[in-house]
Amino acid sequence: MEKSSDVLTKEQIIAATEETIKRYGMAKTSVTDVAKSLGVSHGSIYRHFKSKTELFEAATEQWLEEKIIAPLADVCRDSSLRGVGHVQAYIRTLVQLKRHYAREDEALFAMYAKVTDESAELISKHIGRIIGHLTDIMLRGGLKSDQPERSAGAVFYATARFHHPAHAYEWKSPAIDAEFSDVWALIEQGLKTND
Amino acid sequence: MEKSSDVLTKEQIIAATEETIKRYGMAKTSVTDVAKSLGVSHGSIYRHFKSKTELFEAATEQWLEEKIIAPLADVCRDSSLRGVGHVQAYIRTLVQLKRHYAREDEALFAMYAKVTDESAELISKHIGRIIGHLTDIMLRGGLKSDQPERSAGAVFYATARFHHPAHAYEWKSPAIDAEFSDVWALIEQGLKTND
DNA sequence: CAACTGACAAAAAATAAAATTTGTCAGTTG
DNA sequence: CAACTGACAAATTTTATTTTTTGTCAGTTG
Repeated sequence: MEKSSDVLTKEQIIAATEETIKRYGMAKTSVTDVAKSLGVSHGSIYRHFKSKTELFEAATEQWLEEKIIAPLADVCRDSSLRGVGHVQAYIRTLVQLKRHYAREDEALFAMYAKVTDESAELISKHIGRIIGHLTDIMLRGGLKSDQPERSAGAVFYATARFHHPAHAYEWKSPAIDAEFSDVWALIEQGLKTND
Repeated sequence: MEKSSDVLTKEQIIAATEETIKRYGMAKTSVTDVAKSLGVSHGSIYRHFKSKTELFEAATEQWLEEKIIAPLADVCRDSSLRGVGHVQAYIRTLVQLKRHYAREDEALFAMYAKVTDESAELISKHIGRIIGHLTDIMLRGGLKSDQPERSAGAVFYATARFHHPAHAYEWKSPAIDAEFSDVWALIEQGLKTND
């Protein structure tokens, strides 16, 4: 990737970072490599990002926003869905998205797994957004009006095995779909009872 | 630890392995170190265990049996408990045991985490025993008579965040107890509905 | 003068060399 | 002769050495 304009932007740098990670993998990508792919000196990158960590966190935040949060926000907004079915559609989408990227975009999924594992702040912000969506869905669906945020968290954590990257290798099991359905059946009953 | 009798047994070797891991940590423990602590040549250990992997797996199996399965079997057998409350007592015990050893016996907990992470067979056998217990409790409590084993699995996997070693660092959070209670409330409703 | 370069020291990573560990087995010992 | 030893090759790990990378900044450039 060559310099396309004469002002270097954060967006360009992040795009080059993703490309470089896809080419060399997470472990082998250096700031120097990213600079090389942009045709600039690595010092330039440090005018835009304080550190390598900050650069990788910015790339991960963008990736999460675009690949995970945006499609989830669509499901959240979907007015054809209501109540428990809406929650189910949301969680199923979350689970499918994670599985999709774990398989189809290993390099950037590895970036997301590593960066979130090392940044409590980033992961907690991300989880906060998802629990926010779920809370919203529950309120609009008239579910669990007493403590909707805690119920939202409970649904999220009860399905952790199906969306937390630490469990990604388990997603290859042929039993995983049945196991999710069984867990979902349990949760669904729990959600239905208290509405 | 010196040789206590003149016939070397698997049990002695496993005990020495645990001691050595506690002393040097998982990463720094070699078969040679274990042999040294027994006052034998490392070749002797290979008459009892085909490989270092097999030795560590045997030590882990014993640890799981003694520290996790045995106390869980007690809860399973406890005739003062029935139905959903029995399931809850079982899962709470499982969660507490894992947390206890993660904190109080880091070295052997690390052994368990590493060995199970690397042996699909060992972990699947262990999970099988727990799901067996839960199935038993459910049948005796008259819960979910249609597919008790699948419900048992659902309860186990829905609480994975609270007992799977990949989540051990999250157990330090002060919110963890509240989060477990919220997940449990959801599960409990699910279990109660279908009995 | 804002945006970038390139030279630099400190930190980290890769490579090379040395030492240890793993696993085997012929031979010793009680 | 069953149980163990100790010497050995191959594999792995550790340590030492070299190279690269990170992060800074004074200086250049358009």
